[in-house]
Amino acid sequence: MNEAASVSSLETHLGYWLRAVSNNVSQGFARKLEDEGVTVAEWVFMRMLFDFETVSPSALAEAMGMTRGAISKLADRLIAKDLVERGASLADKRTQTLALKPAGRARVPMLAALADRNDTEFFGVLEVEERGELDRLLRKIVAGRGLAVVTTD
Amino acid sequence: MNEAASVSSLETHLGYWLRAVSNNVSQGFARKLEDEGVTVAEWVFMRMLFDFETVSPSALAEAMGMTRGAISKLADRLIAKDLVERGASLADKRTQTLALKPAGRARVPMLAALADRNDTEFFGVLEVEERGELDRLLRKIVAGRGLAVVTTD
DNA sequence: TATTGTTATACTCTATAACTATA
DNA sequence: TATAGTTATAGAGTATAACAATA
Repeated sequence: MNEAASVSSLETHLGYWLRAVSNNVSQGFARKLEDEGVTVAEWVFMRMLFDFETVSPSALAEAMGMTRGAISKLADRLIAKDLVERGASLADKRTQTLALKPAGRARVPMLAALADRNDTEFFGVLEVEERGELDRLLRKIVAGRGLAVVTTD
Repeated sequence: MNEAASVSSLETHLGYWLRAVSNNVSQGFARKLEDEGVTVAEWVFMRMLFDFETVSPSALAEAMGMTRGAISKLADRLIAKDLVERGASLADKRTQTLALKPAGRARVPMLAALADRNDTEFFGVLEVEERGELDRLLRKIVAGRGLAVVTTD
């Protein structure tokens, strides 16, 4: 038991390696999306709307693990790009709806293809079984700790 | 081959799960460090100096995968907290040195203990062998893709 | 009163590039 | 010229909290 052993190095932490890989994957993806004029958060936002058809800002905030304020700003940007539109809810006038506009919906398949390409590029160094194992381990952590998924940075 | 299959969902990407876990680990760690008055980047900065004794800003930028401008601002903050000090290099007057002050050095073991605790907390849901496997897979990606490590966000 | 959504403020990190001093 | 470091600017996230309208 020596003194040096009490000060663990950066490399001994899984969080360190996780951050290193995650940041690089996200930055690489952000760079690819840049050519399409959207950020990673905007991609997640649009992909969510693609499934939900219509959704309230607070529900989307919950699903994306972001605050309502952040969703509001994100929506402003996407509306300015003419990809998304706000609507009114009939039942509760406090509630609003967010939906993809046709131009936004048309962009999703291309963005999904970019996401596929990015994943292949970064995790292609792993064998197929290793990718499956990494997927399993990450999902186990998410499930075990009850994490909010679809965070964006 | 149907149309829906061409628009892959968020969950099919390893990058999505990686981001979800990494963001939660980093945010949890940031919250712990907050009580100690330092950010994750400041912890990495200090832990690096703890090993290197003295280092130039540009060497640290390289090691941490940050720009020189970012290191400069980080150094300003740590100097304001009296944890780090700038010095002059004798050989080349352009080069400066960064070093931990005694107060900064004294903080590192406690911060390292926090990092240990954070890692245990987040990855404790995995079995020992699983943690080893995750470590191996992440290092394989870092090595295989020649990533800069010690990124901080 | 509580909730929905927006807005304001402040902070961290990123990226690019201009700028000064030195080599 | 090229390099080391600082500084400025702008953008994207985060978080908290104040605010208006509605329930």
